[in-house]
Amino acid sequence: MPLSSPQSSDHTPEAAGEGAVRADSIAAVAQRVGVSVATVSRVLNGHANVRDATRARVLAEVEASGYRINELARNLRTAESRLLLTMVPDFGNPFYAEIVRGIDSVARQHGYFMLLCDTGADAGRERSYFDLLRRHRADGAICLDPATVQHALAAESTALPWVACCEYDPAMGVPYVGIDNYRAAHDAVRHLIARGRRRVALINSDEHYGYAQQRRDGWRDALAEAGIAARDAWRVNVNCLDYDAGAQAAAALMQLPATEAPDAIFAVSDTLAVGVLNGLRGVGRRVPHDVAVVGFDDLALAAQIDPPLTTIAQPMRELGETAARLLLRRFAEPRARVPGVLLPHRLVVRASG
Amino acid sequence: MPLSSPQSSDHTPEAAGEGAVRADSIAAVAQRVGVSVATVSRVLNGHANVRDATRARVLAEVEASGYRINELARNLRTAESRLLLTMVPDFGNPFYAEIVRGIDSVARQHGYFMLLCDTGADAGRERSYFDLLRRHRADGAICLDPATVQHALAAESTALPWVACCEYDPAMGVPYVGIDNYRAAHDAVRHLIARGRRRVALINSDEHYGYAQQRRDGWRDALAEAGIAARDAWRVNVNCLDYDAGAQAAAALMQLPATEAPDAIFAVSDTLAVGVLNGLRGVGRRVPHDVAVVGFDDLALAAQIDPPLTTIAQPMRELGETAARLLLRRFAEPRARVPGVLLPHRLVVRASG
DNA sequence: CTGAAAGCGCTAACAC
DNA sequence: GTGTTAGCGCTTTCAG
Repeated sequence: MPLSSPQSSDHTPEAAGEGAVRADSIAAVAQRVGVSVATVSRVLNGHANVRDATRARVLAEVEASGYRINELARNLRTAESRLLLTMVPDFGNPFYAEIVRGIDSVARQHGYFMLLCDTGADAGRERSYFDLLRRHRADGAICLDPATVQHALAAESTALPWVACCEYDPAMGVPYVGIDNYRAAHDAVRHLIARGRRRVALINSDEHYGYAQQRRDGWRDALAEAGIAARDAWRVNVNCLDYDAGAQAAAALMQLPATEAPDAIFAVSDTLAVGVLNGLRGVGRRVPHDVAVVGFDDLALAAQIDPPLTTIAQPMRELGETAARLLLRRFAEPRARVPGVLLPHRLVVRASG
Repeated sequence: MPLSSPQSSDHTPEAAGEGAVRADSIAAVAQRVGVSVATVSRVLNGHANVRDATRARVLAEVEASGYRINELARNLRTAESRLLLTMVPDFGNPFYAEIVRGIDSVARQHGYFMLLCDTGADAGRERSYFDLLRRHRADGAICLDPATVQHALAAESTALPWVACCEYDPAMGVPYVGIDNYRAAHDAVRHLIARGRRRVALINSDEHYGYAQQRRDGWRDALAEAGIAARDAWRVNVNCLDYDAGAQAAAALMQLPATEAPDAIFAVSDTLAVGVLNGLRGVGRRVPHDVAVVGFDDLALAAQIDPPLTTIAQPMRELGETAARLLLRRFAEPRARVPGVLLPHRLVVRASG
């Protein structure tokens, strides 16, 4: 028995020497078929001006040899990488994961792949990722990072092809897609008030995020419209959306004297809200009896926990898809007017509030 | 006022024409500095054999002009894409998300970026993604897909640089990292038995996954060792790890006649287990009083829900990191003996079981 | 319909 | 130390 023959005795070139021999080129294929590289290229790219018989011969050889085009060469030649850069603050968060899926699906539909980069919402890392555009490693970018870090990008390169998703600032002049965060927060708080709650706390994220500012305003105004002054003690900002942050914030809120302690908590993310439920449980408060809880996003998880979470649904998938389409459109018409797109949100009422 | 001057009056070439003018090349930089392209290239790549003064002049010009290397060209020349392909069945699952993070962090540390592809565990999509290696779009791949689909890859290309993560088959001859699923499941079930449970159900995923088979065996043997025959009625396979699947499976299990109905459920994923808790709640069973629940993975979520989930912890981050390192090592020494790495798991006991 | 040839922008011999 | 030059493998005029 020979030294090594892990493969079957199949004798096509593909099976024979994969990985061992130097990858063959379009030139080699052309030579074997007896045509020029131009013809092979035309066949490979589906150009019409090739005689059927010729095309068939080329295709047969490609099939037989298992030849695969070298996209490194194609990319240099065509000056495009066919990669879309997606910058997210934290793709561990299911919210972003779902958006990323939306992006990925339309990207792929259009022949692009996705370069996913987790920036940790850090401006430095964001900058260095963004540089991938200038280095021609990606044809365009979708940024989900905080508005404050987007401003830095906008300042230095409003001309590079990128779009903002979820986080945006219309004044930046960059195409964006998101929701009306002010209204959404307003709806959530008004709902709590309608249910008789008066002392509505807000667990908000870092206000580097534009959405955090908008939701804070929506919360404040909804309270004001009910004749309630939003107290500072009711507002806590966390710098991370994970469960523990929510749990701790809720526990802290419950330290307030009985007359001021919130009878409702609006958390700007379902992950936070899940933590809130846990934190409240920890200090012996019942939900919704003692305090109502409303989250944001409507993650799949929201319906599973006890009690099921009242929340503001965002069309996550569509947000991602729209962002990708916006970017693709920007490729097609670089100087078209850049639209800002706002997608609808929806209050989903469940047992928690 | 001129037609358009969105930028400040800063007059560096960068600010002046970004996106409008043709990107400048190494040749242009060389010409401006008055050296050859080779020298610029050497400086850019940190080669030692350049006089300090020359290096400084080049660097100054690069800085001033905002020149960025064209990696498309570099990649063609060096015949590497510096991209790592990561194929996951579902990155919406927090389990995979965390692993992907591990991969990403070591990849980046080594100058690689990550091409993330969600295969949906579909063999066809997997194949087409895998083809990215042959097209030189990625230098290597990490596969988290089911063992059955990995077999297809292994058959056609054991020589291509890829590694298996979480899912693996030592017989494939492909480097892998994972945990000992048999032991882990065995530990989980033994724990339930030690707590007095006798009728332990298993909610397992699709047995295309090697881990599903291994965990099923661990479950079966642990029961057998306690003198309990694993009944078919106690075992349900789901083809998706989301919450609802767990909820439905649990509800179905509880339809069994009282004498056979499980007094414990071992679910092979925390997401499933969260659903199980919800499903049990739906049919009025209390956890752990009526039925104990053990999950798998130890997602952050496991500690947050009510009751907190007993589960088998996997070192998710390390799994990803190790996979990436394995792949990187394979680049360095293509013909080195390929190790299979098993990382430790751990039973985390909480209130659910 | 097909072929010849000119690069895309970079790296790496190889000279000097 | 530095420059010259030959490609990497492909797409795309431009001829015919």
